[in-house]
Amino acid sequence: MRVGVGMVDKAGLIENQGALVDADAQVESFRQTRNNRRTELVEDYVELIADLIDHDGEARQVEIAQRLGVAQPTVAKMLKRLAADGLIQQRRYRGVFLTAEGKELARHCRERHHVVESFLCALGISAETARNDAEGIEHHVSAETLEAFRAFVGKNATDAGAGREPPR
Amino acid sequence: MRVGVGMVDKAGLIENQGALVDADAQVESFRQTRNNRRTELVEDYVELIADLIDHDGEARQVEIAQRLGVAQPTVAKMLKRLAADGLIQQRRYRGVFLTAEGKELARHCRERHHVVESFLCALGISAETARNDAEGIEHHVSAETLEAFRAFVGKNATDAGAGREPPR
DNA sequence: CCTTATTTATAGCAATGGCTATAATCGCCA
DNA sequence: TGGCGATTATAGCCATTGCTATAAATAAGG
Ligand SMILES: [Mn+2]
Ligand SMILES: [Mn+2]
Ligand SMILES: [Mn+2]
Ligand SMILES: [Mn+2]
Repeated sequence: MRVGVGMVDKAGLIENQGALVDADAQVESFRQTRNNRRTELVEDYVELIADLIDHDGEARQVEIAQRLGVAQPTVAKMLKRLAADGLIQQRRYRGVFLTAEGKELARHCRERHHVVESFLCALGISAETARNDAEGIEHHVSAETLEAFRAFVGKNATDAGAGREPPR
Repeated sequence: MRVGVGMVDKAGLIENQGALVDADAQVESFRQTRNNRRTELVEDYVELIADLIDHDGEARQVEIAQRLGVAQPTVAKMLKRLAADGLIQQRRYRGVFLTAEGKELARHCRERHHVVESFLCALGISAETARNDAEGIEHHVSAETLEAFRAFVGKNATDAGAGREPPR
């Protein structure tokens, strides 16, 4: 909030009659979006690993690759990065395990993902579309928006949503 | 919808007691999200160019770079790609112009962006957060979800949203 | 124990999206 | 009509995220 709309530029003309958004505000939106983009893959990996461990007792590269729809070396490379970032631990030929930090990130992402998907369902969107769109949308939902989604799901107890967690 | 939940795997054990989503469905979600990621930058550029042309009569690299918060050579490279893709026309040292295809994409993106932002505002989210989150969310909103958002905004005429287009 | 199928690791390539530093070009004003 | 400031182009670097092809390691059955 520094420059504001309707200022006088260096040529002495009034700007923004056409209602262009404030430049500083816009740059902040784009920056936030670029930031989210940088972390979304990591979030999906960690969430998926947690799901696989909960379900199968282990998370193997081949299974991760199959679920993501990418090749195994792609997964191998990313797992190295996750390990370097302290989110997972790799035991060679024995699967992948989450560190405490990884578990915490997974918990957070899974919860957020679930709220977003439930929210879309509560809006009346089909289960399939809700599933597909939530996979992308989740990474761009701020804390404030997440709370609004949660409140909406709570109010509209129609709730055709996929319930992974109990309603607590 | 091919394999389904609760199948018997090669070891003869019942899978998916933990309610893991169907693998084919999940891979489709991830694929759609990766696809959206590949096009979102292009969408933001084209939308921004349209806004600048409407507002200033021209779209220059320096202005695009400033609004996106990136360096000018980054913009120069992307504009080459947009030109190669037939979305814009570059007149050297005279700014960027949209082709018919570019105009159509810009119209679509701008409309979708506006619906998403208005929707978030209608949910009671602050204008600033709505602006920031919409910038990322818009690219992952399918046609079905967009219609649901539009319907919700229509119903809740509270509408504290930023109105670029007339309500038609 | 040894072989073999499965799994993982590695090498090398390409596209995308950033950056800095610097050169080239243009428009405009003195 | 120069010349100068602003704009654009280009070169070269890096990180990320994907791929294929191939090598190496492991677990497990015979
Ligand atoms: Mn997720
Ligand atoms: Mn996701
Ligand atoms: Mn946009
Ligand atoms: Mn955007």
